[in-house]
Amino acid sequence: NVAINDNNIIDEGEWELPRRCFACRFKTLRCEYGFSQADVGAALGRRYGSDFSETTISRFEGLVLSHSNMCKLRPSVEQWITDIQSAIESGVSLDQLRRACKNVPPLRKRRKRTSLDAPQCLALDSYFDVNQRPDNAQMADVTKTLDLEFEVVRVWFCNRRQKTRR
DNA sequence: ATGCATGAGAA
DNA sequence: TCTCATGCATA
Repeated sequence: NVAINDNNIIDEGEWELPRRCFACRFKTLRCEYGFSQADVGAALGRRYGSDFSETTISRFEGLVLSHSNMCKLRPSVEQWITDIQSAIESGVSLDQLRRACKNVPPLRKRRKRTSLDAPQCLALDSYFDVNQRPDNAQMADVTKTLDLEFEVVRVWFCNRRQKTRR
């Protein structure tokens, strides 16, 4: 119960340390209590509004999210910790707490994941080093050179930029 | 844990 | 059309 509820100030300038501290403490507690990332994600939905996948909780712990996204999620995560701790204090068993009733969300139709081979990745990365936002003509060029679909190349650059911004 | 993908909303 | 939050699929 240590410093989990301290008031780390998350504002411009030095949010890197605070959010790292919180995320690390959260992960430690989650593991100590024996919850999986998916458990927490589902719990957030059942109790505080919107639920999340294992992916998002993983990224929260790993700080692989934007600053604003971290700030937005943090309150729910804090609340989850508080609730778990008070439940434990009032004698509820961990096993009982872990019981999840995840409601299966509707499947979005997804296009199959393209897996880029090593040469293609290298080529894309080196291109990115030179130009982070190629225009249509330039992307069409890359598309031909690497024998990929235009959409795959377009999305690749979007994701690559997003990664850079985190 | 992370790569490729979706979709709503900003520009 | 791009960004942003988010996740299924995969390594």
